[in-house]
Amino acid sequence: MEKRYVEYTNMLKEKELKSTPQRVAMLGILEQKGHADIEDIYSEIKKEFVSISLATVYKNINTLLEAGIIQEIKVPHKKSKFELKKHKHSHFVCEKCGNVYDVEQPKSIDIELPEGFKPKETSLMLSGICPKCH
Amino acid sequence: MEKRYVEYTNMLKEKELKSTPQRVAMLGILEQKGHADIEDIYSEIKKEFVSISLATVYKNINTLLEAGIIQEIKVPHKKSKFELKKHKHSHFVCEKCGNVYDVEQPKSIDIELPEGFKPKETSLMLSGICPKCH
DNA sequence: CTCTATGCAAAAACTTTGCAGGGAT
DNA sequence: ATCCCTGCAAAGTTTTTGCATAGAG
Repeated sequence: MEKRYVEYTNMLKEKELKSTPQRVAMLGILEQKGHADIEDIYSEIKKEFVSISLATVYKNINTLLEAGIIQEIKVPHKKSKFELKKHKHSHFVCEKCGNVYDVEQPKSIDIELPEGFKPKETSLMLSGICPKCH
Repeated sequence: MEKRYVEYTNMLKEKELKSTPQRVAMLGILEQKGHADIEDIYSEIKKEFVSISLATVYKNINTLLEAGIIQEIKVPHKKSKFELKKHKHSHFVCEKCGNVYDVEQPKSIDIELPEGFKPKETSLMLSGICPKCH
């Protein structure tokens, strides 16, 4: 049994979703990898559920997105990645290796918007070189 | 002849790309619309070039991206949009109507990164309600 | 027991590729 | 005249859908 099986089950139940082994495994993979695309998840989960369908992965990703349990990260020039939704944070994507890192939210952003724009969310994507690729 | 025909031709020539009517039209559409996805561009350009191929639109988008003449904007939950590359700016996407607006860059962002991260670019995406949808 | 989720297969949607003819330089 | 670009058709990739069965609550 997954270390965090109960936790994932509760996350799902809170949103009135059924806790299936496939969904729990997907959440486990996302937790462990941090950021993963569809292909990452599919190839990883097949190790445990040999006959899982790619359609199931897609359906569950969409279900989990709608439930707000996970979120999508759109990175320029690459495929979307997904991550567990957790405390608000920003992202740093490495130009060399393509890895995405979570970084702390900025303490403040000094920006002037035209009249009438009411921002609710800000999402900041930094790109550059990560420590490994130095 | 397009108002900015010469300008677009020069932009293309600087990158050693041929200035074709289709490319000029695509740049004109991007300038006029501000932000457009593949489908927007294709349906718009077909008014002028009835027999243009969708493949040509894709090829040119990729060519223009590689040349750095345009850039891609990845918006959560929707298809990628494209825009002419111009002075650095941020984006505001309206949760209601889905429109993307250009807004001024923040004057400053106060953020602390872990040791070893060297950011080169920052891209900020705001989301909320735009003036029209109020 | 009921109703949702899964797996499979097929379809739909999206994007790229190869090639022959046309057009820009 | 050369080489790039276009349009078309086909192939490749990604994502969604429909349906029968399995499994969660």
